Amino acid sequence: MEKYLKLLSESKIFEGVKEEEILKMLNCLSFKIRSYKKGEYIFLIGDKISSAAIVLEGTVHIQKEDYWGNLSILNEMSEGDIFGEAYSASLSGMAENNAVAVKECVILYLNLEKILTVCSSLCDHHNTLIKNIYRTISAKNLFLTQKIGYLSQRTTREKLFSYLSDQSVKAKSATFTIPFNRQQLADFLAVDRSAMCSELSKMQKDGIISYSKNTFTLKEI
Amino acid sequence: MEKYLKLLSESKIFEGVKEEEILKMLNCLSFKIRSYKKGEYIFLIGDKISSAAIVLEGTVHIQKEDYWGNLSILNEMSEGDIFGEAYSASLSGMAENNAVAVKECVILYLNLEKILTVCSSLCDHHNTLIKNIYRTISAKNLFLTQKIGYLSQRTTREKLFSYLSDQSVKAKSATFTIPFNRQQLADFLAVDRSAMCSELSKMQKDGIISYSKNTFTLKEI
DNA sequence: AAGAAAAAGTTGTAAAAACAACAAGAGTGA
DNA sequence: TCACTCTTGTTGTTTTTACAACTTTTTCTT
Repeated sequence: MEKYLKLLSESKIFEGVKEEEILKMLNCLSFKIRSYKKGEYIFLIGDKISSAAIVLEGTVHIQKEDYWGNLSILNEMSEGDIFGEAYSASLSGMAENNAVAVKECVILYLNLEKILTVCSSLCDHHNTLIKNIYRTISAKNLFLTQKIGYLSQRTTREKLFSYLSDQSVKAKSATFTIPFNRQQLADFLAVDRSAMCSELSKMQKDGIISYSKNTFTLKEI
Repeated sequence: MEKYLKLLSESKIFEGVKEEEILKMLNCLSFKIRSYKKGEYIFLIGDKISSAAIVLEGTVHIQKEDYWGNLSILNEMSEGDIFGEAYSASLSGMAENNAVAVKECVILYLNLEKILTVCSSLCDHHNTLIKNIYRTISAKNLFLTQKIGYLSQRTTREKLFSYLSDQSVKAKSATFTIPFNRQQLADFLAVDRSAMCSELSKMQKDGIISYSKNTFTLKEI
């Protein structure tokens, strides 16, 4: 427990709340902490979800496999991100995607409905928590909308370019590192890996970008 | 003002709050109501967004045009939906997409930060409001994730089929009506309209679906 | 350090999409 | 009702992608 308190205090959810306060708050909320091994499923499509999951450590992919086995990574959650919160608030309450630990993960489960019911000013920092959760979910919204922007591009080159441009802007540098390997990037952009690789080569040949491994540089045109 | 109170009481945001309470609450919050004509821009990329917008009447498209003029409808907001809330909570606070009224619209602006700061139990229904907002944003999240599921499909047929399947499930019927015309559906699914039309024809020929105008029926296989 | 395994890159081909240009139909207003 | 506009559907061509099969490079393991 103690070893996770530091993690919690560093997470976006508990930003601005001191460790001793977090402990008090957790006691007034339903919570559970569990760790997962690399590759392990956190939940599966159809699972009943009653609480939100917060990534304390590691990385989680929200993904879906279609009938023919094509994998789509719908979203990547990393430290401080909330996932599954939408299912717990939905009518059916059932997961519509799989959540998989892509590396060793530590997940905190919280009953958000309980959090949102402000408990007679029992904890001073309840408000902070609500604001933090709101910001996190909003940020996720923004991310999803951005991703839709990439996927809405017609060609692989346009998809790559819009994604890489955004990463460059986010890094405030023409050179930046992305958190995906080639297969993951292809899944994220919903294109074929080998086709994407060859498109990357072409873009490099055309002098639009240069790259090595996961580090890319956008060129002036 | 009075004419909007009924709208507000019917909105998802104020669900469970009586009209007289809403009036009280609005007084303790910053708010603004404005209407827009069909085709009018509600905000543009780069605009500074300080409050969340709630659709009281009409429909809004969140969209983006790329360098070459391709339009992408990233999201459709209808009555009760919140939009722009992510920008107001983000660092830059600037809109990253355009918001356009696709029909006559009435928009309520609320300062969400103010809402989330629970005001010394001044209004009893503040909690209800917070929960409603959370549910709305979560639902939006779910919608965005679903859309990413459609866009992640490789072929136009798969995109159409995954979208139509979901609509069928949502309508709890093999026959259902979609809220898009062909051009809007094509923009939504990020495909070429004419190519999509011909794919729809093929799917009908293949006996997978049948349709007339915006009403579709999924066939047993 | 060697061998195995995983990831990345390459190429050719068949399939699919974008694009363009046009035809047909539905809806609207004078 | 006629002309005009908007929407939908059709077809052929060009471009792009998926797919498959393979090579090269990198990373991991013992």
